[in-house]
Amino acid sequence: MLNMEDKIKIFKALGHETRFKIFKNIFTGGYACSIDDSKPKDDIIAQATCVTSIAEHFDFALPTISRHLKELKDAKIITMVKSKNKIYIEPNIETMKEIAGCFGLIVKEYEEGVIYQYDNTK
Amino acid sequence: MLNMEDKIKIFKALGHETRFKIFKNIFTGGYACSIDDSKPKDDIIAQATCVTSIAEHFDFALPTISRHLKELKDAKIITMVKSKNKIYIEPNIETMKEIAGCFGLIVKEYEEGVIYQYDNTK
DNA sequence: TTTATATTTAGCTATTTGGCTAAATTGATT
DNA sequence: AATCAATTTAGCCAAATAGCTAAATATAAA
Repeated sequence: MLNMEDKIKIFKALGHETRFKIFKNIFTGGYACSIDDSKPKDDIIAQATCVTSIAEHFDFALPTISRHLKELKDAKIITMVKSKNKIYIEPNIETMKEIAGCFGLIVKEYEEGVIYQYDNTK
Repeated sequence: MLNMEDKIKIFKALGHETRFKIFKNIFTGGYACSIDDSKPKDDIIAQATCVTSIAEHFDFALPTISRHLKELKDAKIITMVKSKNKIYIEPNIETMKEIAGCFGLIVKEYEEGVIYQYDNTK
Protein backbone atom coordinates (compact mmCIF):
# COMPACT_ATOMS: atom_id res chain seq x y z
CA MET A 1 0.00 0.00 0.00
CA LEU A 2 1.30 3.38 -1.01
CA ASN A 3 0.83 6.23 1.43
CA MET A 4 0.75 9.91 0.48
CA GLU A 5 4.50 10.30 0.77
CA ASP A 6 5.03 7.31 -1.53
CA LYS A 7 2.71 8.77 -4.15
CA ILE A 8 4.37 12.17 -4.07
CA LYS A 9 7.71 10.44 -4.58
CA ILE A 10 6.33 8.54 -7.56
CA PHE A 11 4.99 11.69 -9.22
CA LYS A 12 8.17 13.57 -8.51
CA ALA A 13 10.18 10.80 -10.12
CA LEU A 14 7.98 10.81 -13.22
CA GLY A 15 7.97 14.59 -13.45
CA HIS A 16 11.34 14.75 -15.17
CA GLU A 17 11.90 14.23 -18.87
CA THR A 18 14.73 11.70 -18.68
CA ARG A 19 13.16 9.63 -15.91
CA PHE A 20 9.81 9.71 -17.67
CA LYS A 21 11.41 8.42 -20.87
CA ILE A 22 13.21 5.65 -19.01
CA PHE A 23 9.96 4.71 -17.28
CA LYS A 24 7.98 4.79 -20.51
CA ASN A 25 10.40 2.55 -22.33
CA ILE A 26 10.70 0.04 -19.53
CA PHE A 27 6.92 -0.19 -19.22
CA THR A 28 6.18 -0.48 -22.91
CA GLY A 29 8.94 -2.88 -23.85
CA GLY A 30 10.88 -0.07 -25.51
CA TYR A 31 14.07 -1.61 -24.20
CA ALA A 32 14.91 -5.30 -24.19
CA CYS A 33 14.08 -5.36 -20.53
CA SER A 34 12.72 -8.80 -19.84
CA ILE A 35 14.35 -11.61 -17.99
CA ASP A 36 14.05 -15.01 -19.60
CA ASP A 37 11.39 -16.84 -17.65
CA SER A 38 12.48 -20.24 -18.85
CA LYS A 39 15.67 -19.99 -16.83
CA PRO A 40 16.24 -19.96 -13.08
CA LYS A 41 16.37 -16.65 -11.22
CA ASP A 42 20.14 -16.36 -11.16
CA ASP A 43 20.52 -17.15 -14.84
CA ILE A 44 19.53 -13.83 -16.34
CA ILE A 45 19.86 -13.55 -20.10
CA ALA A 46 22.15 -11.02 -21.66
CA GLN A 47 19.57 -8.82 -23.34
CA ALA A 48 17.81 -7.89 -20.09
CA THR A 49 18.14 -4.17 -19.50
CA CYS A 50 21.02 -3.02 -17.39
CA VAL A 51 22.11 0.48 -16.42
CA THR A 52 24.65 0.83 -19.22
CA SER A 53 22.26 -0.27 -21.95
CA ILE A 54 19.61 2.19 -20.80
CA ALA A 55 22.21 4.95 -20.63
CA GLU A 56 23.09 4.33 -24.28
CA HIS A 57 19.72 5.82 -25.25
CA PHE A 58 20.57 9.16 -23.67
CA ASP A 59 23.12 11.90 -24.16
CA PHE A 60 23.88 12.05 -20.45
CA ALA A 61 26.81 10.58 -18.60
CA LEU A 62 26.40 7.15 -17.06
CA PRO A 63 26.41 8.30 -13.41
CA THR A 64 23.58 10.69 -14.22
CA ILE A 65 21.43 7.87 -15.59
CA SER A 66 22.44 5.69 -12.66
CA ARG A 67 21.15 8.33 -10.27
CA HIS A 68 17.88 8.65 -12.19
CA LEU A 69 17.41 4.88 -12.02
CA LYS A 70 18.04 4.97 -8.29
CA GLU A 71 15.30 7.57 -7.95
CA LEU A 72 12.89 5.41 -9.95
CA LYS A 73 13.81 2.47 -7.75
CA ASP A 74 13.38 4.47 -4.52
CA ALA A 75 9.95 5.51 -5.79
CA LYS A 76 9.13 1.80 -6.29
CA ILE A 77 8.53 2.37 -10.00
CA ILE A 78 11.16 -0.15 -11.01
CA THR A 79 13.06 -2.93 -9.33
CA MET A 80 16.78 -3.45 -9.70
CA VAL A 81 18.00 -7.00 -9.39
CA LYS A 82 21.72 -7.60 -9.08
CA SER A 83 23.15 -10.61 -10.84
CA LYS A 84 26.89 -11.05 -11.15
CA ASN A 85 28.24 -7.61 -11.91
CA LYS A 86 25.17 -6.27 -13.67
CA ILE A 87 21.96 -4.69 -12.40
CA TYR A 88 18.80 -5.80 -14.17
CA ILE A 89 15.95 -3.37 -14.30
CA GLU A 90 12.34 -4.45 -14.21
CA PRO A 91 9.00 -2.63 -14.11
CA ASN A 92 7.21 -2.70 -10.75
CA ILE A 93 3.67 -3.52 -11.74
CA GLU A 94 2.27 -3.38 -8.21
CA THR A 95 2.97 0.35 -8.07
CA MET A 96 1.32 0.89 -11.45
CA LYS A 97 -1.75 -0.98 -10.26
CA GLU A 98 -2.05 1.24 -7.23
CA ILE A 99 -1.60 4.46 -9.17
CA ALA A 100 -4.04 3.29 -11.84
CA GLY A 101 -6.46 2.60 -8.99
CA CYS A 102 -6.09 6.11 -7.58
CA PHE A 103 -6.82 7.85 -10.85
CA GLY A 104 -9.47 5.31 -11.74
CA LEU A 105 -11.24 6.07 -8.47
CA ILE A 106 -11.27 9.78 -9.20
CA VAL A 107 -12.86 9.15 -12.59
CA LYS A 108 -15.33 6.69 -11.08
CA GLU A 109 -16.38 9.14 -8.38
CA TYR A 110 -16.80 11.82 -10.96
CA GLU A 111 -19.03 9.57 -13.03
CA GLU A 112 -21.06 8.74 -9.95
CA GLY A 113 -21.51 12.43 -9.19
CA VAL A 114 -19.50 12.36 -5.97
CA ILE A 115 -17.20 15.03 -7.36
CA TYR A 116 -17.95 17.29 -10.26
CA GLN A 117 -16.62 20.19 -12.24
CA TYR A 118 -18.30 23.29 -13.49
CA ASP A 119 -18.11 22.70 -17.24
CA ASN A 120 -19.77 19.32 -16.94
CA THR A 121 -22.62 20.27 -14.67
CA LYS A 122 -25.92 20.74 -16.43
CA MET B 1 -5.01 14.75 -25.85
CA LEU B 2 -2.02 14.98 -23.57
CA ASN B 3 1.40 14.66 -25.14
CA MET B 4 4.52 13.57 -23.29
CA GLU B 5 5.41 17.10 -22.24
CA ASP B 6 1.92 17.57 -20.81
CA LYS B 7 2.19 14.38 -18.79
CA ILE B 8 5.59 15.29 -17.40
CA LYS B 9 4.16 18.64 -16.33
CA ILE B 10 1.27 16.89 -14.59
CA PHE B 11 3.56 14.56 -12.65
CA LYS B 12 5.90 17.36 -11.77
CA ALA B 13 2.98 19.37 -10.43
CA LEU B 14 1.76 16.45 -8.31
CA GLY B 15 5.25 15.63 -7.07
CA HIS B 16 5.23 18.29 -4.39
CA GLU B 17 3.60 17.93 -1.01
CA THR B 18 1.61 21.15 -0.95
CA ARG B 19 0.38 20.84 -4.53
CA PHE B 20 -0.50 17.20 -3.98
CA LYS B 21 -2.56 18.09 -0.92
CA ILE B 22 -4.38 20.85 -2.80
CA PHE B 23 -5.05 18.44 -5.65
CA LYS B 24 -6.23 15.69 -3.34
CA ASN B 25 -8.66 17.93 -1.53
CA ILE B 26 -10.08 19.47 -4.67
CA PHE B 27 -10.60 16.05 -6.23
CA THR B 28 -12.13 14.41 -3.20
CA GLY B 29 -14.40 17.22 -2.13
CA GLY B 30 -12.11 18.01 0.77
CA TYR B 31 -12.81 21.67 0.19
CA ALA B 32 -16.19 23.19 -0.59
CA CYS B 33 -15.11 23.45 -4.19
CA SER B 34 -18.27 23.04 -6.20
CA ILE B 35 -20.15 25.63 -8.14
CA ASP B 36 -23.91 25.58 -7.73
CA ASP B 37 -25.24 23.96 -10.89
CA SER B 38 -28.74 25.27 -10.35
CA LYS B 39 -27.59 28.81 -11.04
CA PRO B 40 -26.27 30.43 -14.21
CA LYS B 41 -22.55 30.45 -14.93
CA ASP B 42 -21.87 33.94 -13.65
CA ASP B 43 -23.76 33.40 -10.42
CA ILE B 44 -21.24 31.39 -8.52
CA ILE B 45 -22.13 30.57 -4.94
CA ALA B 46 -20.07 31.81 -2.05
CA GLN B 47 -18.74 28.48 -0.80
CA ALA B 48 -16.99 27.61 -4.07
CA THR B 49 -13.27 27.32 -3.46
CA CYS B 50 -11.19 30.40 -4.14
CA VAL B 51 -7.48 30.98 -3.69
CA THR B 52 -7.76 32.54 -0.26
CA SER B 53 -9.93 29.77 1.15
CA ILE B 54 -7.52 27.09 -0.06
CA ALA B 55 -4.59 29.04 1.36
CA GLU B 56 -6.24 28.99 4.79
CA HIS B 57 -5.52 25.26 5.00
CA PHE B 58 -1.77 25.83 4.75
CA ASP B 59 0.93 27.56 6.75
CA PHE B 60 2.36 29.24 3.66
CA ALA B 61 1.89 32.79 2.53
CA LEU B 62 -0.91 33.49 0.06
CA PRO B 63 1.35 34.28 -2.92
CA THR B 64 3.03 30.91 -2.44
CA ILE B 65 -0.30 29.08 -2.66
CA SER B 66 -1.29 31.27 -5.60
CA ARG B 67 1.80 30.16 -7.46
CA HIS B 68 1.14 26.49 -6.67
CA LEU B 69 -2.39 26.86 -7.99
CA LYS B 70 -1.04 28.44 -11.17
CA GLU B 71 1.21 25.45 -11.62
CA LEU B 72 -1.72 23.06 -11.17
CA LYS B 73 -3.68 25.11 -13.69
CA ASP B 74 -0.80 25.19 -16.20
CA ALA B 75 -0.62 21.41 -15.87
CA LYS B 76 -4.34 21.23 -16.68
CA ILE B 77 -5.06 19.55 -13.35
CA ILE B 78 -7.48 22.25 -12.27
CA THR B 79 -9.35 25.05 -13.97
CA MET B 80 -9.56 28.55 -12.58
CA VAL B 81 -12.68 30.49 -13.45
CA LYS B 82 -12.73 34.17 -12.71
CA SER B 83 -15.98 35.66 -11.50
CA LYS B 84 -16.11 39.17 -10.14
CA ASN B 85 -12.94 39.56 -8.11
CA LYS B 86 -12.59 35.93 -7.10
CA ILE B 87 -11.04 32.95 -8.83
CA TYR B 88 -12.99 29.71 -8.53
CA ILE B 89 -11.05 26.51 -8.65
CA GLU B 90 -12.41 23.36 -10.21
CA PRO B 91 -11.04 19.87 -10.85
CA ASN B 92 -10.22 19.11 -14.49
CA ILE B 93 -11.69 15.68 -14.97
CA GLU B 94 -10.58 15.30 -18.59
CA THR B 95 -6.95 15.25 -17.45
CA MET B 96 -7.72 12.67 -14.76
CA LYS B 97 -9.43 10.48 -17.34
CA GLU B 98 -6.40 10.57 -19.58
CA ILE B 99 -3.95 9.82 -16.80
CA ALA B 100 -6.16 7.04 -15.48
CA GLY B 101 -6.18 5.66 -19.02
CA CYS B 102 -2.38 5.69 -19.24
CA PHE B 103 -1.86 3.76 -16.03
CA GLY B 104 -4.82 1.56 -16.77
CA LEU B 105 -3.27 0.61 -20.08
CA ILE B 106 0.01 -0.36 -18.41
CA VAL B 107 -1.86 -2.65 -16.02
CA LYS B 108 -3.95 -4.07 -18.86
CA GLU B 109 -0.89 -4.81 -20.98
CA TYR B 110 0.75 -6.46 -18.02
CA GLU B 111 -2.28 -8.65 -17.49
CA GLU B 112 -2.28 -9.56 -21.16
CA GLY B 113 1.39 -10.52 -20.97
CA VAL B 114 2.58 -7.75 -23.29
CA ILE B 115 4.88 -6.51 -20.56
CA TYR B 116 6.01 -8.46 -17.58
CA GLN B 117 8.26 -8.32 -14.56
CA TYR B 118 10.63 -10.84 -13.15
CA ASP B 119 8.91 -11.68 -9.89
CA ASN B 120 5.69 -12.49 -11.66
CA THR B 121 7.11 -14.76 -14.34
CA LYS B 122 6.62 -18.43 -13.66
C1' DT C 1 46.74 -11.58 -10.53
C1' DT C 2 45.96 -8.20 -13.79
C1' DT C 3 42.74 -6.11 -16.64
C1' DA C 4 38.15 -5.15 -18.24
C1' DT C 5 33.23 -4.27 -17.38
C1' DA C 6 29.27 -2.52 -14.74
C1' DT C 7 27.84 0.45 -11.46
C1' DT C 8 27.91 3.71 -7.61
C1' DT C 9 29.85 7.36 -4.72
C1' DA C 10 31.93 11.78 -4.00
C1' DG C 11 32.49 16.27 -4.84
C1' DC C 12 31.84 20.18 -7.75
C1' DT C 13 28.80 23.76 -10.22
C1' DA C 14 24.87 25.94 -12.60
C1' DT C 15 20.04 26.11 -12.67
C1' DT C 16 15.57 25.61 -10.84
C1' DT C 17 12.40 25.66 -7.18
C1' DG C 18 9.90 27.25 -3.41
C1' DG C 19 9.61 30.14 0.19
C1' DC C 20 9.17 35.15 1.70
C1' DT C 21 7.65 40.39 1.66
C1' DA C 22 6.19 44.38 -0.76
C1' DA C 23 3.82 46.34 -4.43
C1' DA C 24 0.55 46.19 -8.23
C1' DT C 25 -3.90 44.99 -10.16
C1' DT C 26 -8.79 44.30 -10.42
C1' DG C 27 -13.29 44.49 -8.99
C1' DA C 28 -16.67 45.43 -4.98
C1' DT C 29 -18.39 48.25 -1.55
C1' DT C 30 -19.08 52.45 0.99
C1' DA D 1 -13.85 58.88 -4.99
C1' DA D 2 -11.92 56.16 -1.37
C1' DT D 3 -11.39 51.93 0.67
C1' DC D 4 -11.57 46.99 0.99
C1' DA D 5 -10.91 42.26 -0.71
C1' DA D 6 -8.89 38.79 -3.76
C1' DT D 7 -5.23 37.73 -6.42
C1' DT D 8 -0.92 38.18 -9.01
C1' DT D 9 3.63 40.05 -10.02
C1' DA D 10 8.26 41.29 -8.82
C1' DG D 11 12.28 40.69 -6.65
C1' DC D 12 14.99 38.52 -3.23
C1' DC D 13 17.25 34.37 -1.07
C1' DA D 14 18.12 29.51 0.52
C1' DA D 15 17.71 24.86 -0.64
C1' DA D 16 17.18 21.26 -3.90
C1' DT D 17 18.09 19.32 -8.37
C1' DA D 18 20.56 17.69 -12.21
C1' DG D 19 24.35 17.79 -14.74
C1' DC D 20 29.55 16.78 -14.92
C1' DT D 21 34.30 14.30 -13.98
C1' DA D 22 37.13 11.49 -11.17
C1' DA D 23 37.55 7.87 -8.07
C1' DA D 24 35.88 3.75 -5.74
C1' DT D 25 33.78 -0.88 -5.70
C1' DA D 26 32.62 -5.38 -7.28
C1' DT D 27 32.62 -9.03 -10.35
C1' DA D 28 34.23 -11.30 -14.75
C1' DA D 29 37.54 -12.58 -17.89
C1' DA D 30 42.16 -13.24 -19.47
